[in-house]
Amino acid sequence: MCNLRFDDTNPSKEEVEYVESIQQDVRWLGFDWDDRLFYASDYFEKLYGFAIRLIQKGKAYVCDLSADEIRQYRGTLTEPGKESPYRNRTVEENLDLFQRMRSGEFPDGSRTLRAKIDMASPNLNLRDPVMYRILRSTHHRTGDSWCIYPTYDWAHGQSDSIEGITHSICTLEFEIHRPLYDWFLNALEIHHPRQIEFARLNLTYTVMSKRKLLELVEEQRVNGWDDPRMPTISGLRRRGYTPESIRLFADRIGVSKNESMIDVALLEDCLRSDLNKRAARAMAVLHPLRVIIENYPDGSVEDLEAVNNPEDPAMGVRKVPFSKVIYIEHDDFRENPPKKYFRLSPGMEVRLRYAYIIKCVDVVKDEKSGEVVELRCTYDPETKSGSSQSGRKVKGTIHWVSAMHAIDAEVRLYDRLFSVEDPNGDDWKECINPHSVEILRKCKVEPSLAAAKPQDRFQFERLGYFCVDNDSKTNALVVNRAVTLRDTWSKIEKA
RNA sequence: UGUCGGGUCGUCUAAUGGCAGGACAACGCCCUUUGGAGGCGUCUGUAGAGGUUCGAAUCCUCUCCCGACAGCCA
Repeated sequence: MCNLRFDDTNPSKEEVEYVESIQQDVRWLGFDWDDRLFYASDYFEKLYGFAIRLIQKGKAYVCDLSADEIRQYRGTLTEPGKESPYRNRTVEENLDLFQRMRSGEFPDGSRTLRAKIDMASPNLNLRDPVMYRILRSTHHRTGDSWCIYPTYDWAHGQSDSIEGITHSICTLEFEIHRPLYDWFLNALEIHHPRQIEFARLNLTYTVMSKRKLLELVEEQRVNGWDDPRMPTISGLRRRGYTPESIRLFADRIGVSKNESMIDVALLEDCLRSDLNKRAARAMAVLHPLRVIIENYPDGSVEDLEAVNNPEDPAMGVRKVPFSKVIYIEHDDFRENPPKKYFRLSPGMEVRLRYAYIIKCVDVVKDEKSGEVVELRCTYDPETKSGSSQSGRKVKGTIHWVSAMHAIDAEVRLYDRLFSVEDPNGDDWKECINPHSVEILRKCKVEPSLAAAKPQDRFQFERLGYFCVDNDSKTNALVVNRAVTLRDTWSKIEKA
C-alpha cells in the first residue's frame, strides 16, 4: 500500500502544472492510492506547531542572518562553521519573533527559523539548517494564507510521520540528509518512519536529470515532455511502451544502492517481450516499391487469411486483400543481391507472406536517376498459402500490401536521442543524435488499420512494434515506431 | 584532503561463511511462411594485498577506485 504525496513546500516553483500529469503517469503505471492523495501543504499548521515545540525545547531559533551570511557562517566541507550571533536568543524572544514572521511583519528573506544542532558537524546538513523562510508567494493550494514556508528537509520527515509511514524510500542523494530527519523526529519524539535510499535510474543514450530534460523541452530540441524520444513516463507512453513492459523492466533491473548505468537495450527487450505476446500483427510498407504481378488476372481480388498473433491463437485471424498491383519494401529487393540475401532479386523467387511465391522477371528504372521504380513479377498460383502445394520452400518471406486497398500513413521512426552512451559533461547537447527521428509520409499499410486509434499498438511484421500517435486522425493515420524487431540480417550485412 | 555511501561477467543483478547463478548484450548452431518468436550452446566476473577459517564475494585489517554533500531547491 502506498500514499501519493506532493511535497509542495515551495510555492515559487511551478508545481501546479506537474501535479496532474504526475498523477496520470503514476496511475497509468498501475498504482492505486485510493483516497490517500496528500500534500505537504495539508500539514502546514501541524508543522508550524512542531516548530513551536522545538523552539520551546530550545532546539530552534529565529536567525536574522542573510542568505549570504548564512552561507559564510556554514563553513566548508573540511572546516567547521561559526555559530550565528542570534543562536542564543531566549525561548520567549524566539516564540515572539516566529509568530511575527508568520503574521507578516518582516520582509521576504529577512529572517529564518533554524534548527539548533551543531555548527561543527562534519555533515553540513546538521549545521543549523533552515526550517522556515519568509516568502510572499501565492501557493497553489493554500493561496496567500502563509508568508512563511517550511523547507523540504523540515517538512519531509514529519509529513511521513504524520501519515504513519513505515518505510520511506528515496534516492541516494538524500542519504546524507537522513541524520537530520532522524534528529527532527527524535527531538519531537513522534513516530519514526524508516528511510531507505536506493540508486536512481540511469539509462544509456539519454539524460535523466529534470534540469536537462527541462532544457531539452524549453529549447525545443524535442516536442514537449511527451516527445516519444523523452525518457519520461509520458514520452515512453506516447512512444508505445506499455505499463507492463516498464514494470517488467523495473523487476529485471532490481533495486540497489549501486550507481549504475543500465543499457537501454534491456528496456527495449522488455517492450519486445511484452508486445510479442500481445500485439496484433499487421503488414505495413514503409518505403513502397510497386510490384506488378503480370500473370495475375486484372481486377481480381482475393481475401487471404492472416493470423493476428502466432504467439496467441486466441487473437484469431483476419482477411488481407491481395491483387495484381502490390507494394513491397524497397529494401526487400536488390538488383545485385549480396551473399545470404534471401529476398527478391532479378530472376529469383520469394514468398509473399500469407500469399504466393513470386518471381522477379523485370526491373523498371527511372530513366534519369537509374533508380528502381517498379518490379514486374509472375506468381505461381499453386503456391497459395495454406494450399496443397504451399509447402514449396523458398528462402525468404516478405511483407506487402495491395496497392488499391492500402491506406496511407505517416510513420515516425524514433531512435536514441543521443549518439553517445553517457551524454554528460558540458557539451552534452552536442551529443544529440541528429537522426533521432525520421518522418516517413508515404507509407502504405493494410486496410485493417483504418479503425486504429491513438495508443493502439501493433507489430508491423518484420519491422518492429508501432503505436498510433495522438496526432493521428481518422483519415490521416500517424504511427510511431516504439522499437524495432531484432534484426539478424542487419548484423549479417554489417559483418 | 571532512562526512556518508558504493565497488561481483561488457551491462544490470543473485548468492548473508558451503558448487559464483540469472537476465540483457555479443558470438555460433538448430528451427522458422516474420532473417520475428522459440530452442541449444559458447564467451566473460568477486578492485588489490594480507589475515581469520576445514572452507571467504560474504568476517577482520590496510590500500585503491567511484559517487553524494557547502540552496532560504526537492
